[in-house]
Amino acid sequence: MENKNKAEYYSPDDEDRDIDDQENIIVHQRGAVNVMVKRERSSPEHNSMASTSTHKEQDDQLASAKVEMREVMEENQRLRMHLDRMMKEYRNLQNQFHDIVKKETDQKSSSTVNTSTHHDESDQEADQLVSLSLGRTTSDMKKDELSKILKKDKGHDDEGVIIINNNKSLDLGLDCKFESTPTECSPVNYSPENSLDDQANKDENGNQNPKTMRNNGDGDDVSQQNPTKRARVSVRVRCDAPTMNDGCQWRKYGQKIAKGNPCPRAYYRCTVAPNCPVRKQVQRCAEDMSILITTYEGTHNHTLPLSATAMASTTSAAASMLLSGSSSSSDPNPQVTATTTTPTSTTSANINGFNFYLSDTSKHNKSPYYFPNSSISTSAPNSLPTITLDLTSTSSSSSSLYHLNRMSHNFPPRYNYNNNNSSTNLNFSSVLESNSLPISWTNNYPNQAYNKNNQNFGSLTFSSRSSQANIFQSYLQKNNNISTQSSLPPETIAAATKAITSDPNFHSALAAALTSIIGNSGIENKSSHVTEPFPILSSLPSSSNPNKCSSSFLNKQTSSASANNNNNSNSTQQPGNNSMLFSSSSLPFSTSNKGKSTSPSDRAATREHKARDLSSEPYLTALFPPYRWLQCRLQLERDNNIMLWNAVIFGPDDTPWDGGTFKLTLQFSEDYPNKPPTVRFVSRMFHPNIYADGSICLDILQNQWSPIYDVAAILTSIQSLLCDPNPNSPANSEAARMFSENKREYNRRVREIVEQSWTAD
DNA sequence: CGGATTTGACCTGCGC
DNA sequence: GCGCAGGTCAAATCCG
Repeated sequence: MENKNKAEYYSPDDEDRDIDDQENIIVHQRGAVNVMVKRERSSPEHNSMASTSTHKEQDDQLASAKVEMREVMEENQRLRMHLDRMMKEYRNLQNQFHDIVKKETDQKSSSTVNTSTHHDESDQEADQLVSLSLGRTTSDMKKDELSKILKKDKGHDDEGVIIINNNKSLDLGLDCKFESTPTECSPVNYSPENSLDDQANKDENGNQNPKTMRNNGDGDDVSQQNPTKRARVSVRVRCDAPTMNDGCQWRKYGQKIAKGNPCPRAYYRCTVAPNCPVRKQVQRCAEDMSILITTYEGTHNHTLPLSATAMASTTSAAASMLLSGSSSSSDPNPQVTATTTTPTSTTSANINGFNFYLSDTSKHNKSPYYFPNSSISTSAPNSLPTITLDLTSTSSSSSSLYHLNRMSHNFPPRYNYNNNNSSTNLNFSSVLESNSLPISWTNNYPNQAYNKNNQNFGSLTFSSRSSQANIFQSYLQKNNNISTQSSLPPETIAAATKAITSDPNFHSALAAALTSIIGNSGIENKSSHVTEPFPILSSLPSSSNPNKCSSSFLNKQTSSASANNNNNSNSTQQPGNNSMLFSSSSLPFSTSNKGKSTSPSDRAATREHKARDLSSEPYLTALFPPYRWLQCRLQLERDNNIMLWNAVIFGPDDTPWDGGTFKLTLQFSEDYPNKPPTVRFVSRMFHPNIYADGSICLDILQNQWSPIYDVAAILTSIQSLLCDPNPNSPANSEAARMFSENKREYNRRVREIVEQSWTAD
């Protein structure tokens, strides 16, 4: 028998094509649905028996193929409907966003001088976005791109993006005036004007800037950014390596001995994109050679690798904060113009999980010993304003705890256990002294640092795949008082854990969370026992042991006791057939099987997965109560390993967030619990998502399985953006009231939404 | 051999 | 105008 198979692609939209006319293999690819239908070609040479048999088989296969095709088409139809619905939601969002922008613009234009009168409306819209540069951000985009996004219905971007529409401020300390141009508002960002109008190549008199001329008109050069509005972010870390791994690729282009420091200063430029304007300077601290000072300038004009987004977003946010202070005053000296609220001229903000403390360095020559520590400083009268993030932390534990507590204010009170129990107040500085640096930052060879075998949740090692994880790890180390490589004795951690878990509120919260996934029908009843002022409706894997839990406002931590975690896992991307309850193929946007055909048995398995009782699946669901809060802080400890966490992301119900559930799907490998579960962040919202409430654009890790800590870091970032630190704010009070009045109904409704959403996907 | 680094020369801005 | 310091360029060199 001659079997000559060849692949063809069939589109269900191609109505004229008859499946019966297709020869051999028909591969249908539509979204994530891959169907392979094989049909054997009959041969006239065959005898009748064989021919009959073959024909029978062919008929069977044909019938099977038709069934498959019909199912696929139905699924396509569902997907299409889903897409249409999302488009509709997006259009609503877009319209509301435009309304708000227009409203704001009208209001501001009446009271202030519009400095960008030459812009058209879409330009203004673009200008009014302040990005945190998590990946490529809106302000990094050229105007035409942004305009496209604002006007187009489609246009998904795979890059992780967080965009802050600054008209709500979001308690970020970002005080940019709405009428500001990007260079005023976020000067470190790529400025569209510069590339479009070449304005930066000219001085106030319109003369060419010789400096930029020397750069051969490189439109993206950092020197083209408005010099009066540029800013630098300096990061101080303890690091033995020549440079810290921040996730980006750099090329050294110079080295100098700077005055006052015997250590040479190295100059690097970003090489991720040819014209990226971002530079950094690396120099050891003269006073303490173990401290590495890295100063960043400019904003990437390209998409960033995930591993670089954390640092980029942090530095960009810090710079934005710094410059927003500058923009709020005519005084060019940021030391003076930084918004100060205390007699000591120190102010703070929470950006990307870090607290920035802006000190008037005219009064405080040395950075205050805060954690994370930052200060605005200028080394020369006319030099660029620089905000310093001091991650070396020489602080005393008391001051650290002070700021730890301050940071905790951004989280729901019930998770602020560090405030409530002194036994959790471990020696802060000792941890930081020895482990102040994320592991990969000390790696001389970032490209070699990535080792999947090291991606062990609960183990000590973070790969350099994500410096977001690194930063988060650092964040954890410094705020949760437990280092991933901590020298803390296990008994100390155990004591802290015990103290935490002895909190009855935590038990209630955890019970509710566990019930939501373990108990098939008990969610309403048990979650109603939650005594906290805010609801929590998260799901945790059933293997969790509620009697051995720890909790904090941090969703992940590791301990030295977990050092014996296995390191032989092959990949966090590989599903474990036995314990994985939702395969990646069960979701419509699967990437793992992209471009491949799946067997009928796979498809059957997929359908089976979809048909399962959702209440028993270990997916994490981010639920949206009708107010803007984000809670994602539970973690479980088992066998000395911190293993699991859950997350809740909140959004207002009365906005286009309505029904917008985030789903975080846990994927367990066979090596679980030794191997970390991976998480897929499934969002029903697609880029661009600019919400009418002016908060966030989110498309993170879409369709990707990710190590759990990546998502955790992102959630932390989101949380830092969304949380209203004031629990007494009207919105939160109202939400608390609603929840307390009818928890059961509330939970039932949210659960309904989630399951509907899941089914729809 | 190609890319990254080194390093001396050069440019620019600023204060005197 | 000169000197200084910061920053950049680009040829030479290194290295995998």
